[in-house]
Amino acid sequence: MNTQRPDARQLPSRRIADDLRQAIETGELLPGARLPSERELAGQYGTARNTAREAIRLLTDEGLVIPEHGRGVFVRRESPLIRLGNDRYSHKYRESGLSPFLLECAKQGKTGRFEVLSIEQTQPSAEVARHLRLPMSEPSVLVRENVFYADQDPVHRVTTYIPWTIAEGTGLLNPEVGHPYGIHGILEERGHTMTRLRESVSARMPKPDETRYLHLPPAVPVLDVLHLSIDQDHNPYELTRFVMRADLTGLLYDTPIE
Amino acid sequence: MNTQRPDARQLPSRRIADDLRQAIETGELLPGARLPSERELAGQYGTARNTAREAIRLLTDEGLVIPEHGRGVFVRRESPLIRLGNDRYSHKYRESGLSPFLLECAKQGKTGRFEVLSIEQTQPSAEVARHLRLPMSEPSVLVRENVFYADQDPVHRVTTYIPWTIAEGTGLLNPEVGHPYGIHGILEERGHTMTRLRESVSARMPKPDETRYLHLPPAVPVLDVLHLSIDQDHNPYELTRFVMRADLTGLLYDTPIE
DNA sequence: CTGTTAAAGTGGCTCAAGCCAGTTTCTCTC
DNA sequence: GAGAGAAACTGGCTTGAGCCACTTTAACAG
Repeated sequence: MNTQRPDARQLPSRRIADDLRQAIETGELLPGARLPSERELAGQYGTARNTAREAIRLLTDEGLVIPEHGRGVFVRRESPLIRLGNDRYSHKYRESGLSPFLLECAKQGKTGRFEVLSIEQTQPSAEVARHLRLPMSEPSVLVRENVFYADQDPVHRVTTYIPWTIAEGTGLLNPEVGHPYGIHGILEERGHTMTRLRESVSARMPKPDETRYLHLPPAVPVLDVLHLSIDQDHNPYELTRFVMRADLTGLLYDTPIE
Repeated sequence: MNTQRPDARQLPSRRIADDLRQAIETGELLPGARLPSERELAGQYGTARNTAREAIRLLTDEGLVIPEHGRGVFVRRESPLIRLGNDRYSHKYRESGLSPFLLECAKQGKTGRFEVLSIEQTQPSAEVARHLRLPMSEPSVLVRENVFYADQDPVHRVTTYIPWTIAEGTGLLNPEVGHPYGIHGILEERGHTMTRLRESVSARMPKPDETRYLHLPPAVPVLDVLHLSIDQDHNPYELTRFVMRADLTGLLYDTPIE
């Protein structure tokens, strides 16, 4: 009758969850629609309220549904992803004056902006030092922390590490970079032109502080991207970590085969 | 006293969860260690067992901890990621005879292998047809479905779509491809050499059937990668969807700036 | 008509109890 | 000593009850 555990279907909470999931997948419950209340479900299925609640928790953990305190439980609506492409560092955007992030936001009908959270000079972690190949003699870096918004939603938390030997005396300590081509414009003037990028991509559940920073609803993972800029001499000179909420943003890579 | 909701700290379940989380983060509870049982926690904190249970659920949803029926709740151990690089299609691996996936597995001390789930000729979805730019006249594709394992764990579910006009008469309907360079070796003989790839990357919680396929523990997201192969004439000729469990695998992109 | 207030509805969290289903350990039997 | 079985643990799930915080609605007072 059932291919897996024969009783899984018969558990009251699973049964309620399965019924609701099916209603959502068939379109009987459209995105944004309100589910029956916990008390209603309990009544309909003849279970305790806690059991109906457990069913809703299952759907919440799957990301199908989102409860709102005092209002009800609603079918989650999926919004199109803002895709950050590897061409975001390409020179072709320099004419337009718009960053790829802002372009993508505009394409989705959203307003993009970003805020500088902090700028400081500090000792890097071992991981950062390793990626930037920092000598032990002067392992100091400039760290800039930004948050990117799409409309009101914070979607990326971005931390950039630049060796202090490169950042020193460039004005990168100021929130306003003051260069038409941004940070990478300044780094170019310092003799580092990006010729390659190396990015490692992971996905995971957010840590509690990331849930706060990014105002994350339940069951939304984050993309964790470690970006490394390589210059014309094949040396890494800039490291950035992107933590991106995965229900609103994604990545796009368009590259030649070598 | 508290920067966020002033009562969050005082909720018994949060308090237990916070204490346990701290014990994990400080190393007091090492990876693999067993947490106190639900009944013990309830006793220690003077709460109902359900409340201790709720605390453990919070940690489970964060991916910090994994309950095992009848045995206990254990601090999750993180294993190093098997990173699938964009160079996996590079010619440089043809000499070795080993695929990049197997190489990466070996690097982590694991044994990689894959199984063919199904091969069929069918009508593609609108999305697949759009990516492959299939004309409406003959929108038929070959679909191959594979599962990749690292040791005993299924880590990738891979679905490949090839226009039937290209796949016809190539032996790609057989599980055994019979070409030293695999599927892409055959496609090259048919006149399609990969010169670019375009991959869009998303992360999300798994659907129930993916949880089964990939034997996913709770709170593990999946990476959802849509790969498109572009040939020497700038035409797409092969589409592959990777669904990868994100706690064991990741992605790596090393590309020039154009 | 307008603004305030109360009521009714919602999810959030907890309690105390019970039964079930796995796993481990110990004990008894042969 | 080896094997079978019971006991004692573990988490999984449910019950039915209660109180709280938040939101919407309806009634009321001005």
